[in-house]
Amino acid sequence: MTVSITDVAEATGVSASTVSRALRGRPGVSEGMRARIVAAAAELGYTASRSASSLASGRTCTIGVVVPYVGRWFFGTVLDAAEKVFSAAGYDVLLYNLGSPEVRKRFFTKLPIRKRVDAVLSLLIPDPEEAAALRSLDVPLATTVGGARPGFTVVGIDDRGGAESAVRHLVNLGHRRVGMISGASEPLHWTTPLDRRQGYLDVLADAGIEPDPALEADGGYTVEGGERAMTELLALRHPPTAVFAQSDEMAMGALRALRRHRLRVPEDVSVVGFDDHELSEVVGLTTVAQPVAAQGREAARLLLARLDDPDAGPPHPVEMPIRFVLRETTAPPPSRRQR
Amino acid sequence: MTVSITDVAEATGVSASTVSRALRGRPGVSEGMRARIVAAAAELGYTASRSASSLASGRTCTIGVVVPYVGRWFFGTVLDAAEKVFSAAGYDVLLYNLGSPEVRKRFFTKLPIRKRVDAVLSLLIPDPEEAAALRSLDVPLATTVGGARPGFTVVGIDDRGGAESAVRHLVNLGHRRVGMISGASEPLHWTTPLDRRQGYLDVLADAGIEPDPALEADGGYTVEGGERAMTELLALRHPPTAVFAQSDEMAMGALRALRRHRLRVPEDVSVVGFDDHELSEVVGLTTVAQPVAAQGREAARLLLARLDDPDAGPPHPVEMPIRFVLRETTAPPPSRRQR
DNA sequence: CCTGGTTGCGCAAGCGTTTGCGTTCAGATT
DNA sequence: AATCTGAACGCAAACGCTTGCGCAACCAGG
Repeated sequence: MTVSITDVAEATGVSASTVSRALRGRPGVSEGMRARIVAAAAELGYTASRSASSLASGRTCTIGVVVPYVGRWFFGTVLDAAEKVFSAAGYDVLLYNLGSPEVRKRFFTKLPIRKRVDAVLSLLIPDPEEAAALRSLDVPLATTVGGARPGFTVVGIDDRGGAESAVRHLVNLGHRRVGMISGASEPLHWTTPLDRRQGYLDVLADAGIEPDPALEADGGYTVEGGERAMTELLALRHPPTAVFAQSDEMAMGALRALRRHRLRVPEDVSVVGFDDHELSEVVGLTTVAQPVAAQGREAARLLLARLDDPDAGPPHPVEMPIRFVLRETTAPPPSRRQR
Repeated sequence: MTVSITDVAEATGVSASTVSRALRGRPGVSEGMRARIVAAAAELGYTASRSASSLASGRTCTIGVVVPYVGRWFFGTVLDAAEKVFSAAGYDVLLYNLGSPEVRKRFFTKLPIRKRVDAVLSLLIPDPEEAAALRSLDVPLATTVGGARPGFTVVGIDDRGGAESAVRHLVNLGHRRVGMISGASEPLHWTTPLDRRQGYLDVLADAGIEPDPALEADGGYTVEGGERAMTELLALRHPPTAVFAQSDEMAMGALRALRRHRLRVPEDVSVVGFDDHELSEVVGLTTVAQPVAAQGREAARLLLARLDDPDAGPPHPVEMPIRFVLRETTAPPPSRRQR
């Protein structure tokens, strides 16, 4: 059937132990013998069975990555970058796509990942209970988004500062009524929307602008949600002259709503997003860029480092740089232009 | 340490065999005993070791998915949909991201996937050699893109027909000089660009328009590539009045180039894409929609079906429906409007 | 009461590696 | 020449589960 380690052992005239040691570069094998074994293995097309080897060694050479939604640009990009680091280091990636609440719940209660991985990279923020479940796996953990969790290596960005620079830009242009399209706020453990909102409020306070709750609309981090939220804002008696969308996807939805309402951007309304989605440049969206792929790479690297040195605890949170990107969806408010 | 099958066996006062049978719903266990075992397992938080069970049984309960680039919308979406089907059926997904040629080559020569998966879903088109490597794994295979391959379950779309409807739309509007931004053509085994090109040529021939090779530019399936390609086309003595981009990403790049050149869409130049990217609606791109997630789901389902019934060979290629989507980037050519 | 067929469960032999320990043997040390 | 020392390799015991087979105990039919 398939070729096993004893086949190559017989082909070389040595024991299976020696083959194992030779192929994995362990000491205790002479160079000559190692070469012969490697050659024989290649000739026979031998690949060690991962099941057997991980059963015997206790290591799985596999890393679990759990994500809320692979199809979304942000997660796809992080996953892409992280996978490259993992596979380059000889690890396989086991993907868990936890879109719906039911799937997510089932995952954390049944923990099918148990005994299957050497480490876990979570692209979703586990709530305290879920975090405890993951910790019970007793493997290094990391996450690239949102709040810190005990036991987790976390790499992220300064969400608050990013939001501040976005909103400050609008305020500096002269806008006084600046709306916000926020991300879903229900999962309380997910701090990104909160941090970005805080940045928004900070700048308003700083500029002496009274925050108006009516100017905040929820866009749920989707294009459609952003469109709905913008539509809500436009229906106000005093609609905003500028909006800060907490994600580029929502900003694009907002642009769409504005076009539908025959409003020009940025002449009538300014829009600024957050993330620097790959297509933001295409639509000329002013935004706050965060290094998405780099975060995935970094998180993966830190996880691998902890795997190499098991004594090392989770390092301090790593903060990646962000950058305000001025494009074409922001301008002074209409009132200011008329003067 | 971690709880093993013998622990729950002892806790229940039965043998490990019975525990195994009970937990996996196999016959030979009384209902009462099964209930007790299930309860004990839950209490102890027992999860069977996948390594051990797959070593013993030969089944891995894992499906390998190989993709060229997770971050790209199309693949991310297909992967997302497929993963949901697999995990619902109790399979784990092992992800292989084969972006660069080196990684890809290493993957197919070393085949780290060997002995690790029960089936493979390939979102990239393997060349004949790679296909042979995959077949040597001796597991069911499927692919969602491009040409048929012996041994593969394939689900796809009518690329040629889709391209025809896109180009026909342009011709019907009165365009005579219609350019094409094509996908990378180097990998010859990747038939999508060829098929879409053929559709383009078909319609031109049908309309009695002499195809002009200068009107074809390569955009490599990326936004930047599309922008470059459009720029090339605009540099021609007689630039096209309309372009058919073989993907929405490239179409968006084209839109960007046109904006840079201060050309209006669709007044000066019409653009039509292919795929119906999630953001195409946002930019109002006229395109040909294909059911991306549905293709992933369908391929996953067919693969699972073959897993249940190993005798069944690969089914006939499945063709999913496509749909022309008229939006706002197409209009009659300028010359025609002036009259 | 004896047979023949079920049903429910335990035994033990794998599945293909890894790895601690033991053995052999060549060369260096007294 | 006797002893010591590594280096190179083999032995065999895990690792935790699956599964064919065997063996009681039970039930129904003759």
